[in-house]
Amino acid sequence: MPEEEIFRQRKDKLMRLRQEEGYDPFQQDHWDVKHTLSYVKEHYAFLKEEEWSEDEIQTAGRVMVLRRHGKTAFATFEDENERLQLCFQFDVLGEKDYTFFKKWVDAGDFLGIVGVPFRTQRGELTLSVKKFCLLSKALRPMPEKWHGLKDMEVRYRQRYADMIANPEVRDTFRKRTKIIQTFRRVLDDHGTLEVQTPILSTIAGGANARPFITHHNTLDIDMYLRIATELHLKRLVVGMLGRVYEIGQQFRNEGMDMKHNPEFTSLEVYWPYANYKDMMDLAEEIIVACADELGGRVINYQGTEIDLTPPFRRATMTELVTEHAGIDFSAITDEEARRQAAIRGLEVKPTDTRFDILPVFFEEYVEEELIQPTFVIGHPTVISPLSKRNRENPDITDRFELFINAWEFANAFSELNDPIDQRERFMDQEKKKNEGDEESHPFDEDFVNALEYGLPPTGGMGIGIDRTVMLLTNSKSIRDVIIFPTMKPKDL
RNA sequence: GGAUCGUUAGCUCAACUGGCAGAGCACCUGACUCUUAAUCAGGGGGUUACAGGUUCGAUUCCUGUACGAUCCA
Repeated sequence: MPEEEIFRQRKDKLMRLRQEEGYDPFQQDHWDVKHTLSYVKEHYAFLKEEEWSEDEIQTAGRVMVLRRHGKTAFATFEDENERLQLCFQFDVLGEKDYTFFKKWVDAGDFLGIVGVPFRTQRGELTLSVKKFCLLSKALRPMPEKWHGLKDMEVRYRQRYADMIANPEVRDTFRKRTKIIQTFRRVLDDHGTLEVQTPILSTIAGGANARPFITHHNTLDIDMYLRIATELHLKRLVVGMLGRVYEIGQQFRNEGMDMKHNPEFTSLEVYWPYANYKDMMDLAEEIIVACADELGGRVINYQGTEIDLTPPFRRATMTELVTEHAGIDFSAITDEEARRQAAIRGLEVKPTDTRFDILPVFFEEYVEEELIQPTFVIGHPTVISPLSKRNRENPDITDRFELFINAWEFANAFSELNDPIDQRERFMDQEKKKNEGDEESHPFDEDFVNALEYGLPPTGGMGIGIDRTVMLLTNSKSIRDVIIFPTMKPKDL
């Protein structure tokens, strides 16, 4: 049947319901839900076959499946958390109500229910319906009851249908919220203030990425959606707000795949008087808290066992490249580094130093090996424009990236607070921009100005929330943990 | 951006080598007072993603487009 026809049939039925019964399901506006279905499942589990309770339960939910047998009918009934069977009987409801039910209630409809718990001959806990109220009608058919909704495109585009058909999807998003709540709890316990900085701004800084551009009509200027919260949050530390964090969406105008959505969610946190090592402890604390919340530190992600028990391994980028690529960058000249890269077919410019090439080797040979949690430290200064230099070796920075399952989970450093150095690094980035690097960091004069007022020594960190949720909910694609993922419009 | 695969009824899927486009669920009508993928009887439902091409004939073969999935950059 073409969808339009089935839809028209349901609309006709609605009209007849209004005319013949004088009842409009869309005018119902309140129902006292005194008990959830979970409550009933929990409190009446003791009932034996054919045993009846005397209690009256008042609840509400959606009819998922109807099984009618003349003067008795069973419904699979579902609320947000649980499924329970309903039993409608002629003898219990009386002729008028039973006929109304039989004639007008369809799968997909919302019902308010007053009923008595009992267990059927076949052993299923059931509510015998004494009264019901048709609270709302479904005009479109429910997705197939047995196979459900599998088409990924429909599931992402019409998440509501996905959630009706696949209740476990609701679990994933509840876990997502639980993870974010856990992030907040740990940060709040450490006296960190949650703040909101602009999503819309005139400079998109704090990371190396292409921004989305939009336009402000009144001011007649182009504006950008933020790619990070870093520079705003550090301004707040200059302003002596103390420990601050922000959890929110970032926007990067880049490719989309299993791990990247143009809009994603991250945490950024900044602590004055702290360094990147303090951020390591915090990262471990947050991740372990989330794992504990969701049921354990040893997890299985798509068949790979990952142990999130701290402390996580700590290793320098140089060590890891030696380990996995067999080349020791601590004892190598720029020329030799370029030669080694060329041998392996890695793309390098003649001006690249060993510090430019080390991260290329890291990406090529090491990243994919970092399955168990690993803090990578010792990033070259040239790829860390906002990070403080290491005191002993100014060519590297006091920074770490945390890798789990070969994904970059967190990025943190002792923040660069030397305004003179910061200005020079921005100028370096400008130079890269002029050489055609579209992801180079824009020069943010006001940020340098803020640093000139004095930023205390500060530890800062960003953690990818979507990836954390993917890992802890065993989700294969970022689209499974973003409730309405970005989709290309389908021209109709 | 490249490669591969996919798109058939509302949903899940068939249709051999190019020969009348099918099933289950859902929907409509009827029967049925303990079913649970209820059952039984009957009925309606299709521009085979879109646009071209080859052919007597295209869901099937070819080209392009759109959207998606997977892998790679």
